[in-house]
Order: sequence, then structure tokens, then C-alpha cells
Amino acid sequence: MARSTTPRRGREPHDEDAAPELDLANVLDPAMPDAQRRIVQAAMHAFAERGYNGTTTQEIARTAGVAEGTVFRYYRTKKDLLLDTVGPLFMRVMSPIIRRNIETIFSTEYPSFAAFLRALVTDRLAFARSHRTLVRVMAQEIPFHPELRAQFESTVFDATFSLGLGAIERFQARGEIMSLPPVTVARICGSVFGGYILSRVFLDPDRAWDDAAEIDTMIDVLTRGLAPH
Amino acid sequence: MARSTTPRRGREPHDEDAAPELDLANVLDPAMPDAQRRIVQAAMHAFAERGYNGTTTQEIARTAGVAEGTVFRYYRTKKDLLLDTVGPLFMRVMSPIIRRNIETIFSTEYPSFAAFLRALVTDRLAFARSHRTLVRVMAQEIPFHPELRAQFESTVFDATFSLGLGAIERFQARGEIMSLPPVTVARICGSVFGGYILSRVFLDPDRAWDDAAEIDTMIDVLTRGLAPH
Amino acid sequence: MARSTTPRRGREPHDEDAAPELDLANVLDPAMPDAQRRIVQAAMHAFAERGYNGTTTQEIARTAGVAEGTVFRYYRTKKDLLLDTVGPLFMRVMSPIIRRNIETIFSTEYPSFAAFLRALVTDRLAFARSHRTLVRVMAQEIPFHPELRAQFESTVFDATFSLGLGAIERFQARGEIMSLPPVTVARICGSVFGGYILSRVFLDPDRAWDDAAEIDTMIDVLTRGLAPH
Amino acid sequence: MARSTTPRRGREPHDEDAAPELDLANVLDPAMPDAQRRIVQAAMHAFAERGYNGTTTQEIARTAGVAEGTVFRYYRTKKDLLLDTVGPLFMRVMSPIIRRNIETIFSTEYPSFAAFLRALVTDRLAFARSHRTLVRVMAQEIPFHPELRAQFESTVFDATFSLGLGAIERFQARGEIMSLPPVTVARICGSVFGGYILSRVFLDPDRAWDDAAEIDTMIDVLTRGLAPH
DNA sequence: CATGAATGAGTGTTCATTCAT
DNA sequence: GATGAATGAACACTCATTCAT
Repeated sequence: MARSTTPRRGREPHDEDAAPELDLANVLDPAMPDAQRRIVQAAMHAFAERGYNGTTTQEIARTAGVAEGTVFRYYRTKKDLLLDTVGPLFMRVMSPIIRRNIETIFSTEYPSFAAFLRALVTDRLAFARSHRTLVRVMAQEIPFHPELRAQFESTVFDATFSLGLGAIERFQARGEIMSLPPVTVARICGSVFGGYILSRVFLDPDRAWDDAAEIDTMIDVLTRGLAPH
Repeated sequence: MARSTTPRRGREPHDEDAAPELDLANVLDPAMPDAQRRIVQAAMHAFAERGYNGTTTQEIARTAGVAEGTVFRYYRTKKDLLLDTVGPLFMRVMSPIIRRNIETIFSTEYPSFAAFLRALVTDRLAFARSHRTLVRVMAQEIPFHPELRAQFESTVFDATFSLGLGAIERFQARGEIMSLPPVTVARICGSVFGGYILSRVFLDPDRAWDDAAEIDTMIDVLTRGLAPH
Repeated sequence: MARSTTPRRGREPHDEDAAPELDLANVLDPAMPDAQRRIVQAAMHAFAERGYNGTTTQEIARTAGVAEGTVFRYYRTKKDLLLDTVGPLFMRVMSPIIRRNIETIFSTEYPSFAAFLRALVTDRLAFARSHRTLVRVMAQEIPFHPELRAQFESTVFDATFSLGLGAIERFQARGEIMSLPPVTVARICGSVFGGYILSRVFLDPDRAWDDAAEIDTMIDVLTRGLAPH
Repeated sequence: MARSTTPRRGREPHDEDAAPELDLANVLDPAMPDAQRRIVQAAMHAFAERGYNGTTTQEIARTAGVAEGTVFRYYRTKKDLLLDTVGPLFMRVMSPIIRRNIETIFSTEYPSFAAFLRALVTDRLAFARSHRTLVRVMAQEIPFHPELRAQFESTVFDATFSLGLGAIERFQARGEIMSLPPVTVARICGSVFGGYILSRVFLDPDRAWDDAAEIDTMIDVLTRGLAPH
């Protein structure tokens, strides 16, 4: 399945999108028993395709190649299979990004707003491409599971978004962004990048995307649009 | 159903969103039997809250105040209850907007790119606010029902998005937008507005939003960001 | 539907088998309201094809071209629709046969055992051909409805079979049949004729049957087989 | 329970018909799980009494002493419970008879037509007595299930009836049967025996039948009736 | 009298969960 | 630990029957 063949500019840290069955494999704890790993993978892919409520434990067990009882050995209920995996995996998968962002933002020599945006979108895009399934399940199930929403907010939002707000204020202080509520700035940037990722990774992944050009365009539009008058 | 389409400047912190049961009432065919109307409303609200697969027909019947058998008098299967309502209602509800867009775009004296964007976002925001439930169900269930996706694409995408592309090319011809693939321009504008609507209507509807100011900001950012160098 | 085209010998009183929809029409009371007649016909044909339990009242109503409620205007329950029709119709349809048998048997000039058998089988065959549907429903539903069995026994069995036993005893007295329990003689003759009717009318009605020849054969076999040593 | 295949001469007024629950027990694969065996037995008896459409899976489960879900572990649908049991069981139960018939017919020293008929009726009677339930279900449901009819025809008809036709032709060649279409001969013999079995096993099993005498009578009537003039 | 919408108990079937092996 | 047969509550759906119009 040829996913993107166009040249890429900018760095893309973890580019292991590989076979779809593998896009979860390298996130899971290596110490995890083989059966459990297969269960989690089977569950995530089924949840992604048919939704949590549209997936049966029988189907998960069969795909994972274990008996149905085995699923319940590792996760007491089906719901645990969702909540104990999606959230923690998100956390685990986000942490290097968060760390990197922190370094980027607080390093004294961090570059322009444009460079900041580039780092941000590059990271996010790579993340979504590497963890399609995880992201899809998270996005699809959040509306139905308050627990998931809480996990998401504490992990992603609080740990990332708030960092972003701090960075925006710094760029405003340096006169690179016009005077606007930082939340508004964050939302606009996030929307533009999020819209791209949605199209790029989920809605139309098979088109011949030119990531580099698209990213350049988005950054250009955002920097000029958000620049002080 | 025209619920307010004129641009608003004053703030209006989510006042008229009325009773949740009503946000569908005025979309349904007035000739529809009372029982059927109540069933559709009950189903949509349940689908919105708990998802199609998380909703039981018993629950729909109870909420609608009818016997379970009555649900199946009107819709032969539960799936029909989803597909025969969400898609058609979307169609019905979109058509005035589509018509208006056509007029806007092709009127010879149509105004600036900024005015175009303002008309667009105002329309969409009003639409989403008036039809929260419908939009939410559509968005949540599309990943699981190819039929819904097809309905959505033919209705909304083909009839609206393509119009937008035409308009963008005109503005580019007039030198108001820089030379970029129209699809990219459309995606960026759509993302910014979509992100706002998502936050405004679905994620955090209870915050004290200043729609007018936010819209002004978004239009300002987009016009300046997309202006030729 | 070409039902037998071969020449027939022997008399065949009511040979109106006609269109299948009609095979009930001329049995029903002419004073019966049109709607009711259509209901009974629809019910009988559906019962014949799919069985009582496999037929829905909705289907009966639709076939009869009336509303579902109308069915229950004429028959208080679905079961009444079976019991109040099949039994009485059988009775009505059998009575001329019974009467004729009585005349045959007790007329002083009644002919040989062979002639008796011929009259019998001819009558029965014509009856089954004319009332296929009725006979089929009766046969199929008897195992599940004791009431039907009772109706059948009192009508057909008691009124016909016992007459036959009397006739058999007379032929035995006259030395045309060997000394056997009359019930055994009756069973053997009934089986041979019944088996023919089953094949002829129900199992394989479309074959090119030569009724006259088959009847002659059966009578020949029975008279010689049952003749005294 | 002695399936008995040897010809019997002494009278045996329905003695060994055992407990009704057992008449299926010895037909089922001994390797079959206990729960499944009980389900099949419960289903067959219910189908025999109330018909397929008049039997609920709940009732089957309760009679079998298992949960309703267990029924569906073994048979995916209720219809499978009919088709996957009645047909195959018939097959299994018929095969020794078929084999024996083949031996009888083709053995060079096979005896008179009378002996042939005796072997036939004895076999069939024993079969029907041993497998009342199975035979009853088969007979009752055939009119409503084309699949059953096909199974029946291929198993019983093709494998048995055609053998019989061959035998009849041999007896005709030897001058024991008069010149008639073999099908007619077969139908007459089958009707006589079938009628006896119907009365003996299904309609009036509790009467004090003298099987030996009745069989002798039938064979006598048939051999004399079918003998050449 | 005829209608057909409405009913709700009941039907076949599914599925998360348990537990003896 | 792993299994998979067994469970039974719950599910989508049906259908004979009722009743207001």
C-alpha cells in the first residue's frame, strides 16, 4: 500500500508506519506477553474499523488467534480493553513529542515562529501517520466515553496545548504574532494543521500528497496571517 | 429552515439554541405523523449521545413514547432509521445554503474575498448551531457507514465544495488570493472555520463566545495570510 | 397449468378444478360477503403453501385485498380462520359424496365389487382434484390441531368409512371378497387409492397420467387380490 | 433397542417401542456432546408434536436443559436445527436398510416375490417403529421445506425406490408379476405397506395389532392381485 | 362496516462474561 | 495459564390482536 512517495522536507522522527498490523506493534511494551499484544492489536484495528460497540470480543479473539476466555484474562471487561489501552498508549506515544516540544520551546536558541510551526506540524503529521489506528480509535470513541475524553485532555491537551499557549505568548512578546487571545491563535494553527492531517492521513491517504509543499504553504499563510498589522 | 442568516456583530452567548428536542423538529416534514416525528427525534438524540451501535430500539421507543413495534412500522430496520433520516435531513437542510451560496458566488456584484468568507462562516455556524444533533450524528457515524459517507459526499461535498473551488478561482483571477491550488485554499479556510465550529458548537458550547470577534479574526487572518505576496 | 389431458373413463361429477384461485370459490356459501370470501381463499392458499404457523395475518389480508382489521371482523382469531373454514368446508364438500355412496351401496341393483371400487376411486379422485387446497390444508394441519382431527374423523371417517365397512361385509356375504376383517379390506383399498391420489394430485400432478388405465389396474389388482382363494 | 431386521412371524403388539426420548438416542453419533444430543432430541420431539413453526427455541432449550444460547452454539439458526438433523439422520438410519435391500435383490438365490415383499415390509415397519419421531418430522415438514424434500428424494427415493424398480422387473421377467409399468407396481405395493405403517405406527398405535397376520394378508393380496392372469 | 396505526408479548439470535477442565 | 463450552440478559425484529376514526 503505497503511502506517500513524494520527497519530504523537514524532519520526520519516527517514520515507521510500515504494515498496518505493525503500526501498533512498536508502541506496546516489549515485555508484554505475545498473546496480550496480539489481543490489543486485534482490538484496536477492529475498533478503528467498526467502532467499539460494533466489535465483538469473539472477533477480537479470533483475529488475535486466542480463545475468547484469554481476552478476559488480560482485560476484565471489554471496556477495559478500550480504556486501558487507548489512553495509556496515547500517553506513551505522546511523551517523546511532549519532551521535544518542551525542549524546542524553552531552548534559548529556538528559532522563529515559522520554525516553531514547522516543528509542530511535522511532529504531528508523523505521529498521525505512525499511529493511524490509535488516533482513529481515540477520535471515534471520545464522543461516547467520558473517561477517554478525560484521558485525552489530561494527556494531550494539558500537556501539549498549554505548552503551545506559553510559546505563543513568547512569540507575541517578541512581536512575531499580533495581539490576539493565545487560545485563538492556537485554535487557528491547530485547525489548519489538523485539517491537513485529517485529509492527508485519514480521508484521502492514497492521493499523491506533496507534504513539503503543503506544509510550506500552511506555515506561510499562518505566519503572514498572524503577523502584526 | 432559515434560522437567522444575517451576519451578526453583537455577541450572543448561545442563547436561542432552544430545547434540544426542538433542534430537529423544524426540519422534519410537517406532514409526517406525530409518532414518526417523535421516533426520529428520539433516535437522533440517542444516536448523538451514545452512537448508533450504543442505542437500543427499546430506548428509542421509550423516549419517543411509542411501543417498540411502532418504530418498525416506520422504519423496517434500525439501520433504515439511521440511513433514511440523517442523509435526507442533511440534504433538506443543506439545500437553502447551497442555493444561497450559488447566488452569492455568481452574483456579478459579489463583494470582496473577506465578504465571501464572512457569508460562508456565518452560514455554516448558524447551520451547525441549528442542527447540532444532525451534524453530530453525521460526523460520528460516517466512519462506520459507507452509505452515509456516500450521501454526505454527494450532498455536501459535491454541491458545496466544488462551488467553493469556483469562487476561489475567481478571487485568484481578481488578484485577491495568491496563486495556490484552489483545493489547498479551500482546505485551509474550511479547516479554520471547521475548527471554530467544532470548538464553538460541540466541544465547549457553554463558554462565553464572542462570535463576531472570532469571525473577524479568522477572516482577517485568512485574507492576509492568503493575500498575494 | 396443464393438468392431465388424457381421456377419462368413468364419471367424474364435479370436474371444475379450473384455476387454482377458483378451486375454493365454488365451495363457499354464495351468500358470503365478497371480502370474507377473498379472506378465506387467501388464507387457505397461504396455509397450503406455508402452513398455518408459517402464514401471517398480514399476508392473508394483503392477498385478500383487505385491511388487516377486516380479517378479524370475520374471524375473531387466526385459529378461527382455520377451524371455522377447513372443517365446515370439508363437511359441505363431502356431503354429496356421502349421499351418493349411500345410494350406491343400498340400491338393490348395485353392481359388482369392481363397480363399487370404481365409483369410489372416481369420486375420491375428482374430489381431491377439485379441492386440492382444502385437502392439502386438512392433511397438513391435522397433526397439529386436535380439533381438526375431530372434525375430520366425524365428517369423513364416521360418515364414509363406516359406510364402506357395511358395503364390504355385503360383498363378503356375496362371496366376492374373501374372509378378512372388513377394516383390513378397507385399509388396503383405501391405501391403494390414497397412494394414487397422493401421487396423482399432490406429488407429481404435471406428469401425463392415464387415469383410466391406472384405475383399471388398481381395480383389477384389488378384486383379484381380495377374491376368495 | 433392538432395531430387528429378521422377519417376524409371531405377533408383537407394539411392545418394545421403549421410552419416546430414546427413539432418537441410538441414532445420534455417540461422539456428539451431551448437550447437543439433548438439544437434537428435544427439537425433534417438539417438531413432531407442534411442528417446526410451532416450536420455539426457548422451549427446545428448556426441554433440553440448556440455556437458549447453547442451542445456537451448535446450530447457527433454528432452520439449521431442522435441516442439519432430520436429513442426515434419515440418511444414517436408512443406509443399513439400503445396503440390505441391495444384497437381497441381487443375491442369486433371492426367493419369491412374496419373500421379497415380506423382507421389505418388515424392514419398513421396524424402521418406522424405531424412528417414529424422525419419520413424523420428515413427513410433516417436507411440504414446507424444499431442502428437506430434496434430501428425502436423494436419500430415500433414489436409493431405495429405484432399487425396487429393478427388483420388480426381475420378478416380471420370471413371470411372478404381470405385465404392468414397474412404477405402478411399486406404487401399489408401497401404498399398501405405507397405509399399514401409517395406521399401525402413527394413527392408532395403541390398538392391539397383529402384525404377522396383517403382513401375511397384505402379501397374499398383493401377490395374487399382481400375479399374471 | 372497514380501516390501518398502534400495541406489546414473544421470537430467533447475539454477545460479554464465567468457569470447569 | 489457556481454553472454549456454557450462560442468560439483552437485542432487533415480528405478529396476532385491538381500537379510534
